[in-house]
Amino acid sequence: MNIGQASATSGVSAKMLRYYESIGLIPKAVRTEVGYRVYTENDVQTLRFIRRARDLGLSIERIKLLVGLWHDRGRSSADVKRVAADHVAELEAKILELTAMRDTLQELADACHGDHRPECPILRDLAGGGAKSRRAPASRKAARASVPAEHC
Amino acid sequence: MNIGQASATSGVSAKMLRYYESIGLIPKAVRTEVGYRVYTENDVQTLRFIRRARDLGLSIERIKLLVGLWHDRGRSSADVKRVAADHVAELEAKILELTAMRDTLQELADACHGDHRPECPILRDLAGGGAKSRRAPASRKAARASVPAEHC
DNA sequence: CGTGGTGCTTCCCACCGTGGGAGGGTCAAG
DNA sequence: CTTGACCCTCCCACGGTGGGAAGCACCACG
Repeated sequence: MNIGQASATSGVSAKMLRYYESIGLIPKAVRTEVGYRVYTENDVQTLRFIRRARDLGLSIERIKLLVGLWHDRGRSSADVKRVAADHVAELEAKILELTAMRDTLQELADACHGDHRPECPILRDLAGGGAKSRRAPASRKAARASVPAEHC
Repeated sequence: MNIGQASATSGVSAKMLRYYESIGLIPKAVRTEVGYRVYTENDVQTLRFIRRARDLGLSIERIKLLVGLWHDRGRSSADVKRVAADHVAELEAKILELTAMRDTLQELADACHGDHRPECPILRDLAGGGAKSRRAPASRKAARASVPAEHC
């Protein structure tokens, strides 16, 4: 199977196939005499595994671990579960971060008239005036004394 | 004020200050005779604006828009609100995506014994066996015939 | 047998922000 | 004058992915 076939049947682009090989996520493919990469049905299985793992947002590094465990008959499921749990924790953290951003921005947008007038709570907050309702970034220098009011 | 001072009081790293200047997010700073960048209190205000916008996850491109609107006394708040709403929509989409990933992975992890034995639903699913409970990626080639079982 | 189109190769560039660091000039305090 | 803290520019890295150019390989059709 050439790289095009492998790509089409695995859902991993040829570009990514070469990239994964270059970073050692998959072993170097066997080559034909003229240098074409050759893949087996088995390789495609691994690629599909990788593809699904990527779809779940796992980093290449963690996928490396999982592929290793997958190929290791003596693995313990605890090891696999740990990798998954780590990723869940990371996703969770990211979700919380984005949610805080969204909530803050949504509140500001809700407070904005959205009409032809220039007055806008969103800009006021970003300019430092709305120190009361900001909570997203948690830690930030509280010192926000007097705004020179050159803008706004 | 030198770049170090501006950085310290605005919360934007010196590195980023130079970068923002290079991409045109902020105007080119005035220089001393020996080439040091010089900032005013007013520049720092803008930098804090940018910093807070970044904390809310806004892209540089959108921040450019907002800074422009901020400096424009004739703006309409509707324009500002639109930029904010666009970003909220983007955040929302990302949150949904990550949440779907997390939920799927969490379910798989919950089904995993996490003991010394090799049998593991997480790997089974990634290998293509668990076609029943996958829902995250929505569109994927359903054709997942027989797994050669070379692994697992 | 030629030729065109498709496929494969490698290599470089781009994205988006951010950090690190090398190599060199400046400034102020001791 | 020396030393340490700054500042300058320029390059590289990250994570993954896509785009594209230049140059062979292969296949099918005429």
